[in-house]
Amino acid sequence: MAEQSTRTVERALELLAVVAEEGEASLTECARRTELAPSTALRLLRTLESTGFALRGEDGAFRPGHRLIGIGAKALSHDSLVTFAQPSLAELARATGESSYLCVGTPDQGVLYIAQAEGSHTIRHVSWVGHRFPQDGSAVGRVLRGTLPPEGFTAATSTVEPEVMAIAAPVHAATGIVAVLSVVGPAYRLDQARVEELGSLLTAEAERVSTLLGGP
Amino acid sequence: MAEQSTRTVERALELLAVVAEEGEASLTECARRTELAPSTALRLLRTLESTGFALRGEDGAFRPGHRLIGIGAKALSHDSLVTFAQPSLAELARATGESSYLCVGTPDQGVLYIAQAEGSHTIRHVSWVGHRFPQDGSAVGRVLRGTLPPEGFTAATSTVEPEVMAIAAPVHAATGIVAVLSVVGPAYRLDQARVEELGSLLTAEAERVSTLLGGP
DNA sequence: CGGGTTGTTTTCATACAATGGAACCATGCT
DNA sequence: AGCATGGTTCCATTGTATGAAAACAACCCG
Repeated sequence: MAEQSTRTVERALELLAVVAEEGEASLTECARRTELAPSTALRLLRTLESTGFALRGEDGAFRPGHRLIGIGAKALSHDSLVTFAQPSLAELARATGESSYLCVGTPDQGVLYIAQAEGSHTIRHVSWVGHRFPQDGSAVGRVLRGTLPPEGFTAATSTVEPEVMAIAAPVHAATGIVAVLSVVGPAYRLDQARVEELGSLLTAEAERVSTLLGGP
Repeated sequence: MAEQSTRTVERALELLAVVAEEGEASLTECARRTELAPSTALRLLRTLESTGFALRGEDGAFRPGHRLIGIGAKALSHDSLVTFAQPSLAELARATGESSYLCVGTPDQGVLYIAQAEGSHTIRHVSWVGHRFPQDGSAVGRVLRGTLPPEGFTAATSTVEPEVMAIAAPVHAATGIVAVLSVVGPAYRLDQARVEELGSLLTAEAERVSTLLGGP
């Protein structure tokens, strides 16, 4: 059985992804990114608009529409993202003994901790879940800003609690960085060598989650 | 100008909405809800699947896929939901003098405060933004669980801080309740009469946001 | 067992609808 | 004015989305 799939829909979804990713995109940009003829892109985008999945501003730019946002909120407040990441969180906690976290960025440049797996050391980091911090010079903040060294992870002592150190790596979806995986523990236990070690475990798991989410 | 729109795409998006809303749906259920022939629905759903917007379990049920979740996370961590709600938050703060909040539910039954407008009273509630609490018997929790009296809002003294009272009303999108609007202030200022008053302001604004999001 | 019911899948002829080139506006820049 | 660049409309052509029908697969129950 040959891959039976409707081209029109594929293209429309591609456009939807572009709009969601950019947050705001002009017709020609959409057309360019999807390699569609402007006339075709326009017709499809108009369909997205009339169904409420996109909306068009006075300025002619396309943005995510109500339907999409509703669906997004639902998807996120459901299992979804956390479900995809939970196995990796657990594995990290198991393999390292330290607590691991999943974070997302927030509109106002904050960092939000949305899920966790507790480490096994008797001295371990607990309970950042549900809290939000400014990005500052934190490891997670650096990842969200996309400023990463070639190793694919970064480490820093906490800007919140001085004796705490965090190592962080990005989770990519098709639309770019959507979350951050992080291992957190007491600074005294995390010397240079140990950080390298945890870093590679972390990037491996982050890549696993990214793959689940359709990233690279 | 005649409704120039591509039917195929409309149908596919309709299916996407159904899958996102249900979280899990069989082929025939999708077909029934969209009034499509099973064969057509199947072909379209397969397209959603092959593009990563839906995924199909061993059991044959369709669920939200990686792409959709990635987009959802992005939409939420962008402006979007907050942008839609901000005017209402500001209006509530202005009209009541109390601080107003926008919250969403989280996978583990928590309540997450994602945006705020500060009240004008010198004694006012500040800084729940970015925090997460259990649903417990809180007003917001009750709204998320969908247990609402006919008035369309509910009030309760905080389970976190005893002297604090919260009034909450649901924000509906096409997919159901996606967020909660809440006004929070010191209990001593919020007697029965005042609660009624704020409640109707709140439901009015909640409905306004709901309309923006394609709700009823 | 066998015959009903319900859900899923494939096939295929046909009508219809998606396509994109070309031409047409509307800008803005030199 | 002259030239870009972005947006829009039109329309003949072709390709493709469509859905009835039929085959297939699980069931449940007398």
